[in-house]
Amino acid sequence: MPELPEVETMVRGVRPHVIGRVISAFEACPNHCRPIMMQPALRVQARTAIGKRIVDVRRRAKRVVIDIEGGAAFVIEPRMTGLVLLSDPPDPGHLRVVWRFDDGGDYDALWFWDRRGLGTVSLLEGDELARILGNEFLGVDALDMTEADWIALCRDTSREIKVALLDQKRVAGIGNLYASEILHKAGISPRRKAHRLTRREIQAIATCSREILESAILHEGSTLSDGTYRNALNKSGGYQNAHQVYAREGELCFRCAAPIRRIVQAQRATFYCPGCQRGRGA
DNA sequence: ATTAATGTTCAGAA
DNA sequence: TTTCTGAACATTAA
Repeated sequence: MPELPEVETMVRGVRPHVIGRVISAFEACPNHCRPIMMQPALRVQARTAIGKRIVDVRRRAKRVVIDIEGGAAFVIEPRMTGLVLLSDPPDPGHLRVVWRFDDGGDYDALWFWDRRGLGTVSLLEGDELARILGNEFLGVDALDMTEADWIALCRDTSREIKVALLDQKRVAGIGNLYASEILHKAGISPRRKAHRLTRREIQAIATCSREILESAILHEGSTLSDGTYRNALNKSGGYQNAHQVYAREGELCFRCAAPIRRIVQAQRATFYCPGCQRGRGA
């Protein structure tokens, strides 16, 4: 599930408790769950991290990056159902990876939990680390986008704006849920072609993107009805209560009272209000 | 039994 | 070259 606000919440929850800690052990599949998708060499490579100190925990797009002494870093991609936890997993059967700490801090381990098992963990360094986190695969972070970046994004593609917002090379961090919410707040139909948007409409997307994502971070992300997403201490987020369109098909728009519609774009559900989101498909 | 799910990536076709 | 479609990864809940 995690998109930018959920991953940012994971990082903020974990950061103060693991920075400075020494990794005393690293185990993949500690509960004999199905193997996590990871580089085959990770188990071996991870031995090089034992005894090293964690120097930073940060977010790059929808990934959690754990920097360790010497320049290497664990890169965690939660994908659909991955969680980064300090304690209290939703269940013990889906714990995939554990970093143990033996230095007497407030938590004695960091866990990667993943119900569906689509998430990945890798240990990278040097050019490879820079490449995976660099602009070859990931564009400018959604919270760092300038107006010029947004204009370039829209000008350079004929795709529908909702689909363009999901292209991590064009803007990094926005996922399926927040794309729908951003376009609703901006009052723009998800079916509009990106390169046909006016300057004013692009400015609206820029402003609303920042407002939605920052508000979602303040509410510690969205926990949908399946309850999967939790913060580092297994607590639900709160932003789902602020959703205007996502998963509200048939319910009435809070802004104009028209019924919310669900369509499919690029094989993914899009929710929007035909009453107050202007353009093709409205 | 069928469908859909917050993500990513690849192959192949248009 | 860009865009689109379908499938794949693996699991669960409605």
